[in-house]
Amino acid sequence: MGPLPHILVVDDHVQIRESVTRYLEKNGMRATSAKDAADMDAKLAGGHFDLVVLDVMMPGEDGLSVCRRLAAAGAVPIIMLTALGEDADRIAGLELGADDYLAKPFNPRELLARIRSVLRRSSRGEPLAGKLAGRTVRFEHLVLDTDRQILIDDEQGEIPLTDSEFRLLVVMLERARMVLSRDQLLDLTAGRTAGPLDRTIDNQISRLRRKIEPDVLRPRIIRTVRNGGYCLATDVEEQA
Amino acid sequence: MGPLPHILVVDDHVQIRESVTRYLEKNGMRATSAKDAADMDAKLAGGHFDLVVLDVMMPGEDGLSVCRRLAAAGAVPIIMLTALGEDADRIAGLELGADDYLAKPFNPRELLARIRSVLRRSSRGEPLAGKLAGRTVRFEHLVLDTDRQILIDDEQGEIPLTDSEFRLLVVMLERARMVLSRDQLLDLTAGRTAGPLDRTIDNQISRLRRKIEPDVLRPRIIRTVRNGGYCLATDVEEQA
DNA sequence: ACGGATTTGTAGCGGATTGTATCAGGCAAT
DNA sequence: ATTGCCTGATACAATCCGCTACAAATCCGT
Repeated sequence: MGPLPHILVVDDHVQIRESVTRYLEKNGMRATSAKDAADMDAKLAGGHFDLVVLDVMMPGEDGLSVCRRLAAAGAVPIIMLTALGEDADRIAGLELGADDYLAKPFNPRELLARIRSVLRRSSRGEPLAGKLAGRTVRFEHLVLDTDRQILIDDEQGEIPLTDSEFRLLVVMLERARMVLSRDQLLDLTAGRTAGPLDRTIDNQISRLRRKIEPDVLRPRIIRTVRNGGYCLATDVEEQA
Repeated sequence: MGPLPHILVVDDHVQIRESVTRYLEKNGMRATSAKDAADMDAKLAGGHFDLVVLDVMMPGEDGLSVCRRLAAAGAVPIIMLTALGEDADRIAGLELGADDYLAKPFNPRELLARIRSVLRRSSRGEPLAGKLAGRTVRFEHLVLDTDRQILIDDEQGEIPLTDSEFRLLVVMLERARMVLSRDQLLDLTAGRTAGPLDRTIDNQISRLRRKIEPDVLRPRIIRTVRNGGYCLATDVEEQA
């Protein structure tokens, strides 16, 4: 987990903000607070956060609306704070993409446990995710230079990658040996959802293979999983 | 998206098991139930599951203990069902590695929402060849390269495997000397349940045998167990 | 802003794979 | 021996995927 996880607490009550941030900081986390949606946006824009704790009841933009926005962007996990017993809110929140909720008034220790639980989930799901930025990795006979967005072949020289080829390759390298559906790949590379006749990913895989597979007719780096998607079947190691 | 997500519901009450499984199935999931910890272990061993819904209060092995075991293995996400208001249980469950909990009595719609939420986080793809991912194993006169999805015959050269042949072989190698029913094999390879006239597995076994049996008329690697299924009857050892 | 070049998405053909139907052979029980 | 079921094998149809070709979109320098 590198440095301390950074939590953003969004609530309009000063008391709650302060007590929560203090409690989190006492328990090995970094905490920042925001008093409303606008404040939250400013803080999010200005730094990296691992999780947002979001109050449903807020003046200005509603918590559910904020939740929908954040979940759509998909960049950060969310825990919602709801009024006690408001089933409707809770279900709505989860369906909108919140990762968890907690009823107010809540036990701080339980909030901590839930934060840890969500963090554990999201880091488990993405083993190397995002960490490829600025690094150089080697796999098979190739070295990927993420800064220059090119591949370096041991034998031949540099192989330039187009934008989408690069994104696709990075996404797969970060999830080596995982089977990724076309939907997931399209979501991760382009941020959109696939229509029923969408062959976009097939096409990009085909183009990428031409550049990285020694024998395109029998691909072994990017393997096709029928009815499943694609899988990068090789080890990926860091390069000095 | 591959096949439907498969949920295992563990609870000692018949009513709850049945109503929950029925509700999940009506909402686009596959559900199986187990009545206690031992039953659960059997089901887990015999098929593939994407998530376990686990009651805390159970006769026999306690839910928290089961939760610790499963979380340590780390193979499958867990949602715990706790008695209402039992803060201690909830916190303990989360700290033991559960991915979420729900207080009983619960709203089925909320359970569904939580299941979807957990799956969204954790189902970011599964390893292709299970525990064999990236390994190379030897059995009889053959070596299986799981990365390249090919067999290497000591005498002849490489034997390419189709996707389903490969999945079937991997599943059987991982469970060498165990008798596997057609249902289990279909579940483990394709993630679906067999209809009454389903001869899919027979067919695939037949195809696989043609590629691996020295004498197809007298198969000795994959043995047929009449009224039982099939069994890979040979030792499997790791290859450098 | 314009025009050309590169990149990216869409459509469609053809090969490969896989599930279903069907028939034939074999084992077991009567 | 006969009957009934279970399994092996073949044939075929449906589906999936790779590839090419083309159209739309984007980029970039002037």
